[in-house]
Amino acid sequence: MFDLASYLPYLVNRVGVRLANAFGKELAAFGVTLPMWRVMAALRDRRSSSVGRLSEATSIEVSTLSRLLAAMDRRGLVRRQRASADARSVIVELSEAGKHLTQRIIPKALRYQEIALRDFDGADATALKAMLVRVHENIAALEEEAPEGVERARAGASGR
Amino acid sequence: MFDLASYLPYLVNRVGVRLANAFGKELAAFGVTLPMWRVMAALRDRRSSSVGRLSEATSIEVSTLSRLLAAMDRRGLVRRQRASADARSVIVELSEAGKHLTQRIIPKALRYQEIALRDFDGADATALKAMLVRVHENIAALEEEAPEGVERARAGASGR
DNA sequence: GCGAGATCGTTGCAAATGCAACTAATTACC
DNA sequence: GGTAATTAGTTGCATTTGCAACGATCTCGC
Repeated sequence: MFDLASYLPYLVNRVGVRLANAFGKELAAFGVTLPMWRVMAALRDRRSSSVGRLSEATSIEVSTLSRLLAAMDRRGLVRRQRASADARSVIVELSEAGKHLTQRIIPKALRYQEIALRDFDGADATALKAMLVRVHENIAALEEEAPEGVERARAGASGR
Repeated sequence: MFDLASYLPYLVNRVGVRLANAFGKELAAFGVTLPMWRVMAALRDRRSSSVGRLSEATSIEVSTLSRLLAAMDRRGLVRRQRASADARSVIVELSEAGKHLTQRIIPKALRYQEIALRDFDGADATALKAMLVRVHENIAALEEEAPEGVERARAGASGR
C-alpha cells in the first residue's frame, strides 16, 4: 500500500514549496530573490566560505551558485576573492551592505517561522527540527554509501 | 538572534532538496523525471483530476504542469480529455501504462522513505508527518488571509 | 622537480520554470 | 437572453537551472 498523504517526501516537498513561495514574495520588497537570501543567511552564519562549501550549505548547485554570486557581487551584496592558500577556490563573504540587508530581513524571516509554527509549543518545535536534522543525516549517509560510481562492491565500513 | 541551524525553512529546504536529488536519480532508471513521478503519485491517489487541482496536489505551477502533462501524454503515461460538464477544464488520468509504471515505482519510493526514516520508530515517524501537515496548514492559512490584493478590508467568512 | 590525475570554479548549451498575455468557456447581473 | 466579469488551461518570452566541458591550480608518486 502506498498512501500519498503519509508519504514523507511528498509532505516535505509540499511544505518546502509553500514556504519558499510565500517568503519569496516578502523578499521582493527587499529587492532580493529567495536563493539570494539563502546565500546571505548562510554567509552570515559562517562569515566566509568557498563556493563549494557554500553550495553544500545552501543546497544550491555549484554552477547555479556561481552565477548567482556573480549577480550578487554586481549588486554589491557580496565580495569574492581568490583564496591565497589555494588559488583554485574563491572566498565569498557578505559586503557591509549585504550584512545590513541581511539584518533587516532576519526579523521577517523569524516572524515567518513563527507563523509556520503558530500552534507549536517550544518542545514540539524543537522536536520537529531535530527530526528534520536526523532525516537529513540519514539521506546524506545514503549518498556517501553509494558514490554513484560502480566501485564499492563489498559494503565497506565507510562510516561517514 | 538568528540561528540558521534551527531555522525551519532552512531545515525543510535542505531535506527537500536532498530527497529530491537522490530519488530523482533512482527514477532515471524508469525513464521518468521527479516531477513526472509526483504527477503519477497524485493521479494514482485521486484517480482523475483537473489540471488546476493537480497543480495544488503536486505543488507544481499550472503552466509548468500543463507542459509536463503534454510530455507525459506524448509518452503515453496519462490521458487528457476536456470535461463534459465544464469544457474549460481538462480531466487528467493515468493510462494503463502509467498505472503499471506507478506500481513499479512505489516499492522504490517506500524503500526510500524507510531509509530517510531509518532510525525512527513508528510513533516518531507519525509525529513528524503530522507536524509537517500542521505546518503546511499554517502557511496555507496565511496565504488565504492575504490574497495579495488590496481588497479584503472586512475579514469575510471565506472558508476555503 | 615533473607529469598524471584530482579538485575548484566558470561557462556553453539545452531544458525547465514562472509570469503575463491570450483563447475558450462559464457564470453573474441586469 | 445578452453582455461583463471570472475561471481553466495553454503559450510566448525571458530567466533560471543543471549537466558536461573547460581552464586553472593543486596533489601525489616517482
